Amino acid sequence: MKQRIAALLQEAITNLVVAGHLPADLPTPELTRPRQEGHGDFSTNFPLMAAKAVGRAPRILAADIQGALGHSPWIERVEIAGPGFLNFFVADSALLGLIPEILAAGKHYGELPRKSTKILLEFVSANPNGPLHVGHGRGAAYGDSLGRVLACAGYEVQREYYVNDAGRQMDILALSVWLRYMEAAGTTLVFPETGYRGAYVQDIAHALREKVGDTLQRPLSDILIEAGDQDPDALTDARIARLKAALGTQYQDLHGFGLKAMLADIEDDLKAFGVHYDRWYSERALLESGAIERALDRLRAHGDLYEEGGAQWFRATHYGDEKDRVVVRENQVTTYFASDIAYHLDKYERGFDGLIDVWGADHHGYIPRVMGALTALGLKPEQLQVLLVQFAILYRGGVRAQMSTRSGDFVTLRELRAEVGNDAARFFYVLRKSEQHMDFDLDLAKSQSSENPVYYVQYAHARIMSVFRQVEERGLGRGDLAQCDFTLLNTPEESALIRTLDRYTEVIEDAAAAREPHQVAYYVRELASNVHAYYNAHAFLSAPTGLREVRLALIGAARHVLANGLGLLGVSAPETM
RNA sequence: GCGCCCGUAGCUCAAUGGAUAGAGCAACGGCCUUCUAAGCCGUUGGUUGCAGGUUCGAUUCCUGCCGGGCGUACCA
Repeated sequence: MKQRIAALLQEAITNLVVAGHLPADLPTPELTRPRQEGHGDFSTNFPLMAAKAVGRAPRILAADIQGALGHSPWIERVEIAGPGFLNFFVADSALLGLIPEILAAGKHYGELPRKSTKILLEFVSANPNGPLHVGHGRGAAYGDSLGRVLACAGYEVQREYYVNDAGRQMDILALSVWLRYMEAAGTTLVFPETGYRGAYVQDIAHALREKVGDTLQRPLSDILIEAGDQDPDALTDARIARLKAALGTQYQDLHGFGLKAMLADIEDDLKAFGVHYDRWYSERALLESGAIERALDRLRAHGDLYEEGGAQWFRATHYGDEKDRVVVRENQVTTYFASDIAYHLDKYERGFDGLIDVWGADHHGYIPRVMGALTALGLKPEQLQVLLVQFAILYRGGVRAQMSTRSGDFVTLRELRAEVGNDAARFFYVLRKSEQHMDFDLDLAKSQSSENPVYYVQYAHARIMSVFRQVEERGLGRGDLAQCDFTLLNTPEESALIRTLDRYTEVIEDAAAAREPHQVAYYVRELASNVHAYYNAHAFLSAPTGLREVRLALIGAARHVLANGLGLLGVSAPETM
C-alpha cells in the first residue's frame, strides 16, 4: 500500500511541475508511517521540506498538492495538518485484498523480489579456545537473524564463520589440554594462571587420553619451567616452545585434537541454536595457502610496508589509523592482523557486492586499520560494513557476573539455552538494538521465563491454530476465499489488524536496510497484540456463516505473518502451548 | 590522556530531523457458564544526563561538560 500512495503523491507533484506551478528542482518526497493514530496511515513532510525552494508557505503548498491528488479508490481522504504535513487516510476497502494475497503466499509471504546483490555475512567467529558464552550468543542471534532478514528482503547471503585456528591462543589451549592430560595420567602440578582453567579443558584432556593413551607423556619439568623474572606471557610462550620441541610432530596431534573438539562443540551449539553457516573459513588454511604472503607482497609493492626493530610494519597512519601496525613480528611470525588483511582480500576477490562483519564491540579499535589496509590494497573500503554488537552485561543475583575465558568463570550459551530455552534466548537477544548496551539478568531470564515476551507472540500463534483445530472438529470448514465478502471486516480491531499486516513488507525492507532485526521483533509483538485484542473482542466459531469465513481468513493471514516473522528471528511458531 | 559506543518512565528497552516521546515488566482497578486468562480493557508513571548551538521543528545533527562501557599489543 505504501508504494501505491507514494506513487500517487509523486504523480501529483510531477503534474504540478509540468503545469508550471512548481519548480523542477525539488527534494524527493518521503512517505512515512506517522506515530500518532489521528495522523492517518501515511504522512509526508514534503510541503515543509519544499516550502523554501518553492517560495510558498508549507500549508499553502500542501493545499496545492492536495488539490492535484484528485480522487483515488485507495484513499479515503487527505488532510493538511500541523505546520504543513499531508496525511493520507487509506480506505479500509483498499486493504482487504491483502488477506487472500497473504493466504496464497503462505510461508513465503513477505519475501521481497530478489535483488542482484550478493552479501557475505561473517559473524560470531569466536576463537575455538573455549565454549561459546552468552556474549557470543548475542552475536549469533543477531547475525543469524540479520542473515535471514537480508535473505527475505531479496539479497543473496553467504554466511561465514572465520576460524582463528592458527594463533597463539590455540597454542595456549594446546598447552592447557596437555597439562590436564598429564594430570589425568596421575601427575600432580600447579596449573598456571595464564592457562585456560575451564572444566571443558579437562574433558578434552580425558578424551585425548582415551584416544592416544600415554604416547604424549613427557617429563613435566621439561615443559613447566619456572618463572624466574620473566613476565607471565613470555613464560607461557617459552613453555609452549618447549612443549612443541618435546612433542615434535605429535604437537600437531595435540593441537588438532583440542581444536577439533572445541570446533565441534561450537558448531553443535550454534546448530542447536538455529544458527547455520555456509562456510567455516580456516585461518590456518589461509596461512598455508600463502595468501598472507601474497597480501603482504601487494602492500609491500605499494610501499606500505617497512621494517623497524626487526618487525614488518604496515603504514596504517597513511590511511587514517592512529599508529602503524605490525604485520610480521620480530620472530618472523605473522600477526592476526596480517591474516585478517589476507582474509578480507580474499573476501573481495570472491566477488561480493557487500561485505558485512559482525564484531564484538571490544574490537572497534580494529576497524581503522582494516579499512586502511583495504584502501592500501586498492579495494573499496565502503564495501565493507562492520557492525558492532555491544556486550551483554550479565547479572546474577543482582551482581555483575564475570566473563573470562581464561578463568573458566563464564556462563556458556549452552547453559543459557538449557535454562531459558532457544526461543526465549533468541527473542531476548534480538529485542535489543545491537549497538545498545544490554543488561542480561540471568535470574530474570530463568525464573520468569514464562513472562518473556516471546511467549506472548507464540501464544497468539497457538491461539489461532487452536481455533482452526476447533473448526475442523466441528466440521465448519474455512469457506471459499473467492466467495468471501471481506467488507464484512469492519470492526476497529479488524481494521487495526489489517493495517498492521499491511506494514509487514515495509518492516522487512527497513530492517534489512538498517541491519536491524530488532525491528522485526517489535513488529511481531505488535501484531500479536492486535491478534489478542481481536480474539478477546470477537467470536470466530460462533459468528454467523459468511462473517465466520472472512474472520477465519483474517486470522489465518495473521498466523502466516506471525510464523514468518518469528522465523526470521529463529523462533518457533508452536501449534499449542 | 586520546578514540569508539551508550545515557529516554521505578526496571528492561523502542522511536528514517517531525506533530501530544512509546511498549513490556512492576504497581493499582476491572474482565473467564462461550474459540487457550502465557490473554483483554483501564489507571498511574518523563525537565529524553546537564548546558549551549544549527532550523520552521532536535531524543535524533554539532560543541562543551557529567556519568557508564570498551579500546588504546610484535594477543586474537
